[in-house]
Amino acid sequence: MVVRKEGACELPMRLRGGARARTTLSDVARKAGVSPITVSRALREPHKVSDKLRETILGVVDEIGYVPNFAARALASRHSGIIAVLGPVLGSPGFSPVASGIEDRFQAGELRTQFANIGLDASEEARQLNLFVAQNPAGIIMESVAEFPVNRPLIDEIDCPVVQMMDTSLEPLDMGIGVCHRSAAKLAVRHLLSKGYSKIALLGGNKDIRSRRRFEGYREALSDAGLYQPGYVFDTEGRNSVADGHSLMRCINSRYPEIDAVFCHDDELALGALFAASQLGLRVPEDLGICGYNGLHFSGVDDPPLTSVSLPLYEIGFKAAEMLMAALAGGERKEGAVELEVALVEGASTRR
Amino acid sequence: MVVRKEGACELPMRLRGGARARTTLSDVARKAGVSPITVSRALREPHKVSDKLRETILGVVDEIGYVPNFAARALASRHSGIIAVLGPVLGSPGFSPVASGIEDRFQAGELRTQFANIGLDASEEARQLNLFVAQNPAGIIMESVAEFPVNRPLIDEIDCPVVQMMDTSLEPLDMGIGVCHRSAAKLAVRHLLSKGYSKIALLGGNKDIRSRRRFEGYREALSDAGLYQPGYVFDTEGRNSVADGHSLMRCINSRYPEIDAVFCHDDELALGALFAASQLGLRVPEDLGICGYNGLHFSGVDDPPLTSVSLPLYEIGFKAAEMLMAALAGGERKEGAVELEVALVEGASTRR
DNA sequence: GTGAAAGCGCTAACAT
DNA sequence: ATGTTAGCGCTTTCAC
Repeated sequence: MVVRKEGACELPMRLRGGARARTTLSDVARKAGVSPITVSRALREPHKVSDKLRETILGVVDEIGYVPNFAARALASRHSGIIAVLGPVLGSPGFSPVASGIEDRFQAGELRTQFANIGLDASEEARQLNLFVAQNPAGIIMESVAEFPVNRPLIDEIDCPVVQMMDTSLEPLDMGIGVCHRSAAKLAVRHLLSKGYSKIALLGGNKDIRSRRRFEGYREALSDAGLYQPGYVFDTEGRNSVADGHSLMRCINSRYPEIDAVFCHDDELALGALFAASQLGLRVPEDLGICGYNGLHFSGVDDPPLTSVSLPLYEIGFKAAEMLMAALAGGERKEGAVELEVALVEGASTRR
Repeated sequence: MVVRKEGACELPMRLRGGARARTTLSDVARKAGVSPITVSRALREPHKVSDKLRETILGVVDEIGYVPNFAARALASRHSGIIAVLGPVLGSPGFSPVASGIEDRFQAGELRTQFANIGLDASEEARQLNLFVAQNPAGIIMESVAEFPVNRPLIDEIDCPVVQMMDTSLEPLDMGIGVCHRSAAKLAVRHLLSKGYSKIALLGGNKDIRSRRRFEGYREALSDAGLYQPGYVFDTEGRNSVADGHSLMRCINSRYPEIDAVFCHDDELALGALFAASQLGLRVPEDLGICGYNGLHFSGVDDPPLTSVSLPLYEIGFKAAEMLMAALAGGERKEGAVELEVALVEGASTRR
């Protein structure tokens, strides 16, 4: 694995030569009349320094505005103090609560989180993993996009704790947390069936493991009812935005006007489908039932309010961070993946 | 400025002690039969190494999977190779094209970009600036939230190039690029006036400099026409989402039913207003004209398609990165800020 | 509880 | 074009 890229430009001139000298640990030490290592301890392990000395030292730190050099710290300690968070679509509304959960747990600690987008591409996942691992992260939290075989050797070699936020059908390599997307999808489809819908389409991608599991749940629930129709499965190419749901819904309506319900891979798609239905003159929920996924709230923009499968997204992030902290603290690790509950939240978009 | 926080937990046990040894530059050097510095050069300044040697070295690098240790590199070179990008709302749709522009320009270079959210808060801006500066970034690109006086002393002390993406009414501290939000807003309001709308509301925040400039443009254009009404200015508290636009529009309609047009601080707000109008039975553009800001595309979700002030967002990001590269290369710096053009793109939401 | 010595992996500056 | 030397700022290890 090489980091260098073909055609990479070299560092510009101005970067050569050092920057202005900054205040260092030694500056603080000199001013406080102690040795550098004591200052280092006062900052990182305050209880190992006497109260009096600590007070003096922190006073000097404030006074001269000392800020530690992370590069030096990382080099000396052999870990960067960074928790790498790798996810397929970091900016998406569905990931946002997960990120909040992670950040909230690490709040005020010495660990910094760094997020990286891997898209829906196992090779990008491998590239990013390599990059991070080379920097000795303190830990890794990742939302796997692929079944593991692809990057398994890579992950096996990592010597920091790894938490995978995942579908619980898979065995985590180190630690895992997630939900069972298959049964979550079944929940949704059975809800639609119970409301009397019978021609139920699936809207969404099939590029990552979670989508495929949802598809399986969808297919099983419909097959059980003798209603599965392969032609009713529609993949989006894009990022599952509102616009994607909108255009896909219009296309579905023109090709398969008999479809009476859609189960969407996420809430944004569902919202787009809702708007399209409104433009097409379809009444929701009478003519068309719509069920989303994730359990996001659109506070009134969705009219009628959307039914959705609510996922504990914040909790997944928070607990992932917690598991990582526990592993770092040397606690026992749970075997297998932690499975969290999902719930169907019925809005008016399927209430008939 | 202290990085330490009250109550910050100490590093967990498992982090103490080194990680497993990795392959280093010296490993490559030994195997290739050259000195470490030659390997270093082969990777960073390939033209300074003979073709033959370079080939051998890169072969070994590939073979043993060497990846540079960024911490060591940063410590030795006194710069982290990181371009810090600070923005108020990094995840927002409006910032997304800016980020793409920045990343596209740095593509395949040795510089890595690191994004940080500063919210709409000058003190958070200061905190993040301090953190980054302490790590010797190669350069900084920031979208200033405040007028500069607050953080001016801080920025003046920075010894790497700084590009501000900004409102061009301000003088950049180092380099600047942006648009004139005041005249952009005037453009929008005059367009609405030209279409015969006369009771024109403003929807959006007033928490950052760009919003305030837009307000000024709005006020000037309406004052010129003798139509300015302070009561028609509505601030959002939140993050200017579709939902905010939606609820604000409903509130406006109930309190000021006479309002016949809205100019929104961004396109998402405008989209929300459009949905609300539809729910309220207001015809767009006949009963209500709607003009957005930024020039994003909703590909059919907005029906009728929204009129918007189109900003060269991608170009701002790309050129900001370019200016930074030029400065790093030691080129001349332009005086003052680079001003880019904006354009009013007329959709059907004001076409009457 | 505090300190001295050594070195993390790399690059700048100066040879050759 | 390649090598030698020194040191970036901090933390680990071991001593006291």
